[in-house]
Amino acid sequence: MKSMYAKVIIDQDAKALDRVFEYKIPEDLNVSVGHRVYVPFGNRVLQGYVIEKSAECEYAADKLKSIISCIDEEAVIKKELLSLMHFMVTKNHLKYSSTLRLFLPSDMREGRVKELFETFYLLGAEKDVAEISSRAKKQLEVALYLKENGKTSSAVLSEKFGYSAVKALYEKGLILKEKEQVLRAPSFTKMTDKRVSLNEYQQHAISSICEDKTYLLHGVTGSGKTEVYMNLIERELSHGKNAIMLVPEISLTPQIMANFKTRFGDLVALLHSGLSAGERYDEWKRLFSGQARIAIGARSAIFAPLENLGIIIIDEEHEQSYISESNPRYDTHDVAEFRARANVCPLVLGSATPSIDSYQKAKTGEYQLIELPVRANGREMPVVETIDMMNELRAGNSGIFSNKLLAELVNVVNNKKQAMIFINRRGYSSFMRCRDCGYIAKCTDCDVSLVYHKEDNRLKCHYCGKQYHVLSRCPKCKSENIKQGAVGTEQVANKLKEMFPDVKVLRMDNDTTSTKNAHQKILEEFKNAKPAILVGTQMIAKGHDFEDVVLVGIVDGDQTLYHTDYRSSERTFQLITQVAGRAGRSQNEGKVILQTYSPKHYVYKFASNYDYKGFFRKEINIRQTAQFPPYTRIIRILFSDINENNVRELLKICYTEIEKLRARYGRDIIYLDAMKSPIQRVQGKYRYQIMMRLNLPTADKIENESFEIVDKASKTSVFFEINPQNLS
DNA sequence: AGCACGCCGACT
DNA sequence: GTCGGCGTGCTC
Repeated sequence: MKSMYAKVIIDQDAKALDRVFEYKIPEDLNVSVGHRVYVPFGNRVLQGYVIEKSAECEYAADKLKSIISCIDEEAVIKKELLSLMHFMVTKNHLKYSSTLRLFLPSDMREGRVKELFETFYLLGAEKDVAEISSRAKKQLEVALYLKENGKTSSAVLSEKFGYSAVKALYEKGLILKEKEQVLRAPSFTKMTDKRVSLNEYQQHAISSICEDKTYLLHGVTGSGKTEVYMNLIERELSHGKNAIMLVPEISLTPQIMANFKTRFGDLVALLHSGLSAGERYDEWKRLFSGQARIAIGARSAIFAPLENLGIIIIDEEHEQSYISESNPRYDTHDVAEFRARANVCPLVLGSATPSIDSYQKAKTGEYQLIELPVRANGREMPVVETIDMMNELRAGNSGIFSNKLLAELVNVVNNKKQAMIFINRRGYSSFMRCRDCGYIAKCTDCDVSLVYHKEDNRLKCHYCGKQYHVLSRCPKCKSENIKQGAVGTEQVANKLKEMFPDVKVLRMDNDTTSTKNAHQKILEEFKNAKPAILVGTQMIAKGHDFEDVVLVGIVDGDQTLYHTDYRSSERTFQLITQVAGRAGRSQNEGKVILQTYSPKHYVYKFASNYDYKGFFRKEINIRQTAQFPPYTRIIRILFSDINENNVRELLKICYTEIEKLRARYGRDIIYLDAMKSPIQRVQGKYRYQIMMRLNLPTADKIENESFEIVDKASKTSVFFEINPQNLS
């Protein structure tokens, strides 16, 4: 018999080991592609994944060792996911091993699988009930209970009747014991499934979404996208297919999960960060075995071990959290696209404020655009009133709140209603603004705001690294009242408590929600207090429906706007639209007060009119003239090492090589430079980077060539980021 | 990652 | 003489 060989990826996180190693397959071992195996490696035994089997081997046959054994009965990585691995590794320049890990729950690695067994009791033959002694009242109760409810876990029985009664029954042989593996599926309170009738737009969306392509579902806030998703999933299930639905972590509220659980019951597996490792493993297993057929979860749920997918849905597709920024860096859109095509099924991207990228693809025909232009409940969007904070300043109000917002707050309090105050305080990088004329310090080359760096008291551009002196005088109006400004949630909440001592003022941000159920508790508390004011960051922007919220205040709308990023306008628009959508959810009229120092900025004009299309047209023009994505591609190559000289050396070598590409590609390389990373040291590692901006037609080629250069030069791993979200 | 091999300094 | 420092290279 001819011997078989296996190509194996070793499960070790080192660049030097991240390649294929070949092994002989022992004749008596039933190994298939996707199996996890133990292999001899050097003088130890390591875990690996079989990614290919063949009759030939490339390495010297006499030097090959044999696979020791399989770790699991079955091949745990299905063929489709293996091809996805290849796709991701080449597209995003990732390591095989870390990519494979995305496909398995962490509990499964290193033999850490701990399955949970529980003891169950069930009734023996019927006649036995009669044999219970008439004195044993408790035992009879147990028997009757079992007759009524069938098999019951030991824990439940003991709780109800006491363990001794149960034990006595068992010892008399009147009931039977059974050990069964239980899956720790997170429990949910069932709700009544209210099926609502669909409007014509929703119906049209459902019937249109049926082909093997990508659909962009653009529906205004409250247009009933979730109902569309549920119907689509239901339809695919009835065709015997499975489904994946992704939602941003932040909107994985118990409500949404309960909604799906209620409609689809145990066919749903939920994957989110709130699960323990054990629960996660169990949900994974239910999907793997086919017990569950719908995977719902945050980003990583896109790797759900489901075959035969009938639909993939990404809700709130514009959310940043779909782009992984650590370890294996990838964009969920790409992964979803790959899986949808591999399964020949539709991919639905849903949003009220689609990313500029996606909408552009819809415009050019790459995606099919489907619109839900009206709210499902027929209500209008709340009115947005823009307040010019410069005017407030001139009128002598230098506080956080405009007079208008204060007046509205008083109104809310008097009427015993609720208000939300939104503050955008992402990151600590702050920009410089003239308090007198509103001037913002920007990079002369890149048209993004400069970031103030305290360490060296300089202003820096995060795109080109250019440095500027800190301004002491506004270049536009010569005022000396120019400083970097940022208001925090804590500050605002304290101010409000001071002003409204009798009103419940709650704060929700990263600091107040660090403990496990804090999030839920704050929302619960808010829900039950009237009047009440909730102050918060992004967290309060989505998903929550509070009937009595009649006022939304956006305290400093500019903070994202000048967030030193070519996408900052886009983000600001998205955020304002979402926050505004929190007001006036029910019978109550809603109102939104938007405070800004730059009221003439186009973002506010379009956002306050809920004019997505107008905003898109303006924004896409700017991207084109300023040569930013989607018209170009930005690549950031990040080098980091404990030893600063090593990184600098490596950076220099790579940079000189990459620079040579200019000779061949000329102006297709719009921008190229090497610099210190804006945040120079993270966890003791020095960070340096190469930034490049490329014209699209040759971007793939240049990217690959750069990757090869870097790969050859470096023995430690280097991160490649495409159109990075944040440049710290 | 881990482990062996190997070529230079100060030590029972 | 030899113990041990960690640079370099290899693992199918």
